[in-house]
Amino acid sequence: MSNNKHNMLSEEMCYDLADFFKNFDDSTRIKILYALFQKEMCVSDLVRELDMNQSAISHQLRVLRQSDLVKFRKEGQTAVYSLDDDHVATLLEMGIEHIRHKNGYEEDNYE
Amino acid sequence: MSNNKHNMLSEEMCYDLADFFKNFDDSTRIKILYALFQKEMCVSDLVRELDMNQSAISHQLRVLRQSDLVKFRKEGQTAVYSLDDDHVATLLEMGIEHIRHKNGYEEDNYE
DNA sequence: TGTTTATATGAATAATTGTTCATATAAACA
DNA sequence: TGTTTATATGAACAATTATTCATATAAACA
Repeated sequence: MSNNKHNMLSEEMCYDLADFFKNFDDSTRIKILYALFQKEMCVSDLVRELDMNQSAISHQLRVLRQSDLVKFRKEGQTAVYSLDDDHVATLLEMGIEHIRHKNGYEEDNYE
Repeated sequence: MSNNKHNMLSEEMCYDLADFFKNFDDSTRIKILYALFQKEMCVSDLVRELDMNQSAISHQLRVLRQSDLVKFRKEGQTAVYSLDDDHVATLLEMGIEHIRHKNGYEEDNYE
């Protein structure tokens, strides 16, 4: 099933992986994911928490939805969003650990 | 030490995290990282393995170097690159797992 | 029904970025 | 010293994308 001479990932998998990680390459999406890791929230909660334009939040939520990183349910007019992937927290933690290590911190509070 | 009202990551950490994950948001860099996970390689090895322009490879290696994801040593004229972060393989694996789950695969060969 | 509220989304714009081309550096070697 | 080989890098261009503005949808409610 290999489409490469050596031990390489398929072209398609490489693109899919890059698309997956694109979800984490923007600080607004990082903030949204971290906020939803604390607890589920509706759009206007996130607008308040991140102090950002409602449209910007909705656009980014759509990106995260399309990658199945967040899910939502409708409650009347409000849309309640929550994380839809167990790995999100672990991924963020590994990123934080890398940055701490890179910057030479032993321990620090990033909140 | 918090610069936010709630339990949020600092502005700086969010930007640093986004910058860290940018390393994984491009299929060329994914290929380079995966190749270096197999074994250390020099630039021309990667050029051959990925079948790409030498300049493109060098540019991407610089990006990865600046984020401390790869390191290199000089051996004469050649530069031998290798991974410089233990988490790279785990991160890629989590991405692959997410994609498998999303696409409904139970098990598959992506090489 | 008409109004308000919550959310979604298309279009436009500005900013970022991956690749290529051309060239620079510097080691190896004739 | 002059040439070849390996790698690095600046400039330019094309493509992608985050945000804003304007507007659409649709639920709640007077």
